[in-house]
Amino acid sequence: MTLRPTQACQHCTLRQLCLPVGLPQDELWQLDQIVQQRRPIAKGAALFTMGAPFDSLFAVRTGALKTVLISDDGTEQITGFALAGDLLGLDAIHSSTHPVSAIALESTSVCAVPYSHVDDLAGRLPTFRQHMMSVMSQELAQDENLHVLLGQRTAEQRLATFLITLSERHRARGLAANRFCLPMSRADIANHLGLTQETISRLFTQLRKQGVISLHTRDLQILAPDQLRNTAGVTITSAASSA
Amino acid sequence: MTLRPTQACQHCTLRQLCLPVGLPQDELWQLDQIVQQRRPIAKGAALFTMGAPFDSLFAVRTGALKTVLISDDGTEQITGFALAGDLLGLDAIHSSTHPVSAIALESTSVCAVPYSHVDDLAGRLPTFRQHMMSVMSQELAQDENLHVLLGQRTAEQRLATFLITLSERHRARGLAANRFCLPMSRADIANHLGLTQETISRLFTQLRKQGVISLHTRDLQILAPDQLRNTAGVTITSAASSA
DNA sequence: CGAGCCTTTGATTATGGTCAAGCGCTGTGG
DNA sequence: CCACAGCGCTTGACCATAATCAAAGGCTCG
Repeated sequence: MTLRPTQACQHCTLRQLCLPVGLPQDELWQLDQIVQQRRPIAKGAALFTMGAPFDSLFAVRTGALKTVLISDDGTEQITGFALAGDLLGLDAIHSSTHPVSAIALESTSVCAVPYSHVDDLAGRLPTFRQHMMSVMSQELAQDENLHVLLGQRTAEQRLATFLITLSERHRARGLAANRFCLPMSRADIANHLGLTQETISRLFTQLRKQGVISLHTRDLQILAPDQLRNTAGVTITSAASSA
Repeated sequence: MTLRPTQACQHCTLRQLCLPVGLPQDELWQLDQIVQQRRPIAKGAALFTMGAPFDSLFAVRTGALKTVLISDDGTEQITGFALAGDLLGLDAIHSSTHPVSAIALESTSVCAVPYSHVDDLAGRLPTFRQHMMSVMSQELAQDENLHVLLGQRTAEQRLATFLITLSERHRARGLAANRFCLPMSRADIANHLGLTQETISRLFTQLRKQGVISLHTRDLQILAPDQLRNTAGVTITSAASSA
């Protein structure tokens, strides 16, 4: 729990994406007061573990994580991938305990925001309160889209949709939408989409052969975005899902 | 949008389950001020429709609804079933538009809670604000469990888990946990679980033959709860999921 | 440079989907 | 009150998608 000197949200490149969204200047500094930066998490290490007591929300500053739910029969489910600007821990408020583990996919740094302070701010700053409600609401709507993906779509459609979603999330961060690095393994993608590693590998090969993507190890290029959208089958309503 | 005389949350049999949970007496009457009761929704009719503007949350008073997301290729996904005491509309806060339709499965009555008032109360009453955050957080955690169900479990496990979840929700309402009526069709169950009507029908037959349940039309009895839990494979962490 | 993990590819299988037909409630109108 | 229409449910036969099992190639990192 080593703390580093707090770095101002005001100067953060993620302020258009992260908690500060829409906050007026005079409220922003109040957020700055409560945000703590932590030392980086190594690849494979946990930011928090399933079952651990909840006391802070986390905002990803750099890097990427997966959130994993392990059932008592040992099966794992990756419930999502968090990229820079994403918020982690909202699912833990209810039970005061993290229902998932958050594992770094690469060296990752986060800001910690003690939840008691979040609640306090939510009471005092209407804009901030509304933003928190909005963020949680958005996640609920995204989960509904994920439900559609797992319930109604073929393996091919799931993977294509996943890639488009990732692409949109990069776009929302001002990064290249058609060329980026996959921070997660094929097995991780498979698990998240309710498929197997082998199926994902075969589908990648297929998309490569069709000239839709180029993929070397984890360096992805979307060569034919329209065709990818086409194989996804149906457009996703909200652009940048945290799936 | 015919309004009826407001009926007090204080005297509602659902106050231990619904929005009033944990509210001190002096805050409860403030909630009463903003809750409106509506005229019943007929079976098959919509409480709200996907794409419609959001302005109120709804609490189910009696009856049951399904929430349905329709993709632009026409495929439908039932994202959940709402029973008495459940809250609807939290997923609409972000976009100010309902991402799903809510369709009554039987004649259903609801309370409407204008969201502007909810936000106002959340600013003034810490207990209420914390409760709202907790409810949304709980739904996020439940969605993660649903993700596991759709991503990792067999058809048999999904149905068994679904029945157990329904049973627990009845128990939480003080109703019989081992005998109740299914308000939804086989096709609805199938759709929600990412399966087909035929598979659900076959599984029900199988469970009947095994003596685990008795099911006549929609009248369900769980004869062997332990065996049902066993076929579900893994215990669900949080008891009463709104799945 | 080598160990181990990640990825790819192939062969085979199984789970659940699709297509099809028939039964049985339920509710309505004669 | 009964007949019938229509929908919901069940069951069967067959099929397809993706899982499983297996093996080999290719990064990455110590």
